[in-house]
Amino acid sequence: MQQSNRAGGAGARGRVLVVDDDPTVAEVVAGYLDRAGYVVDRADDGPGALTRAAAHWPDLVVLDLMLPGMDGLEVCRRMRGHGPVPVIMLTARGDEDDRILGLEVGADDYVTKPFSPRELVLRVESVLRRARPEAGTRMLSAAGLTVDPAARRATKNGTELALTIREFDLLAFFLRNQGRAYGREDLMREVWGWDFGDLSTVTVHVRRLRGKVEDDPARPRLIQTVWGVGYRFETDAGEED
Amino acid sequence: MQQSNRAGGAGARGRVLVVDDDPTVAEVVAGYLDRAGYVVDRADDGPGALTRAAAHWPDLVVLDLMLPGMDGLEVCRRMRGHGPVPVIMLTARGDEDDRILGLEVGADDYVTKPFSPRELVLRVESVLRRARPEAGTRMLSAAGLTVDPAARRATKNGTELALTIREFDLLAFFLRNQGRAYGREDLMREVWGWDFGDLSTVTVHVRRLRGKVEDDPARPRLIQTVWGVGYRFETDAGEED
DNA sequence: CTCCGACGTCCGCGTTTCGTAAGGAGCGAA
DNA sequence: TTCGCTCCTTACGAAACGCGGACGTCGGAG
Repeated sequence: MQQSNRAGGAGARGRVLVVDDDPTVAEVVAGYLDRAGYVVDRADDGPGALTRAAAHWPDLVVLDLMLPGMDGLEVCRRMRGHGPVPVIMLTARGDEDDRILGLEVGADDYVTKPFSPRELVLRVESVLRRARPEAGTRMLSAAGLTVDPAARRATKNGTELALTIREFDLLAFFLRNQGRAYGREDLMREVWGWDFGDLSTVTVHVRRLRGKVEDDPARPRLIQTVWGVGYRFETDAGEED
Repeated sequence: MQQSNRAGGAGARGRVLVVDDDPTVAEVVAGYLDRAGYVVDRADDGPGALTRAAAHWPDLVVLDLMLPGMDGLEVCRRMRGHGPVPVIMLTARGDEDDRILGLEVGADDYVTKPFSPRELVLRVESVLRRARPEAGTRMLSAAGLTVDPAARRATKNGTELALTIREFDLLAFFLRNQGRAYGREDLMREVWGWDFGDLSTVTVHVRRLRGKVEDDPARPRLIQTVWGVGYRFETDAGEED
């Protein structure tokens, strides 16, 4: 890797490819993004952009619409042909058509010239936040599992899990309260919101959840049974066979 | 209530902090801005500016680059340390370097001396307008969809969509809040503005919107159903069949 | 006035999910 | 080992849910 990585606490926030033929603009933008904690790559024309992208696939592209040789739209199109990548377009002020065209081609946002670098950085962060569910909202994660309460999605090693409501809530509760053992009554109260009911309901749902979450549902590692007590979500403390 | 607040019907259009060591300039600028309907705060040096800003955080700062004691750039930098605020720089004529420097620090615009107060006011309005894009007048897009809230137009892959009012608002809301799951009650509140009502209304409108927006309405990819919860607009980045 | 689009409501239908029951397996103690 | 209790697994009926189609109303355009 190259330079930067400011101590801002964010670490490497992502790789951004800046494509602009105006050295001044490129310099300013790159400087800003660098100071904001991004690893910045630069290109001054279409082919160059594609080459850089091939070498180091960026997390986001800041793309000037007016480019010598290859149109910015064309660059965007080709980039998209290689893989999904967020794009922010730099367009001339007041050129509504260009903006719409850019968005239709697949740009995720646009900034009109002249622009303030501050605004650009804000948009970069906004787009990245939107494109990467891993960051941003208060997400729960442990042992390859991720649970996004806002989006109501859960993944296991990157692949999405098809959980029902109860399963989702149950998993979310476990992730929020790791390492502690909970009786069936507790779970029934916390997850179901009931003060009484058939406790076997909990048992069955735990089993169903295990079937979707555990690598080997027959020998659960995440949702462990605490004999005579209930269950406990353990973030893979130690391996035992 | 404090001073000014012109009766122009617009009320307080925003608070502007004018920082200039030349009393004449400051007086003229402040006068014009006040007459334009802004609440104007003044400071004649860097520390003073920071103090005023701390007392009443401005919506915009008009900042002289040449300041006794603390450099205008430094003031801008420190201001930015406290929070994001648009800045218009006053620079000496023809000083290209200063302009670049100003932009690097994060100025949103610059005006070269000598300037006409009228122009400054115009720029203030322009920057403020630009700095508040979240107010709903910004273009939205995702997955080949384009929504222009200002023009009330929406396109899909370049072709215009014939959306009704409700459908448009619904789509706009989804585009503004991608990746999150919303219950029918939430949508009813956010899009319809109702606190109660038949939730099937939401269901039906989602279906109608799907019919116009989805490639295969029977198998929606954009507006996904979150079973038992509601709906979620997903950009669907990276998923292939 | 009539026609037409938009909107809200309602009603079946197919599907998914839930809760419960019942039998079998596992665990610990005597 | 055997016994007693707990947990697992499976199955199934019922309820909940979402979907599509259709209807009646309202208001604006012709």
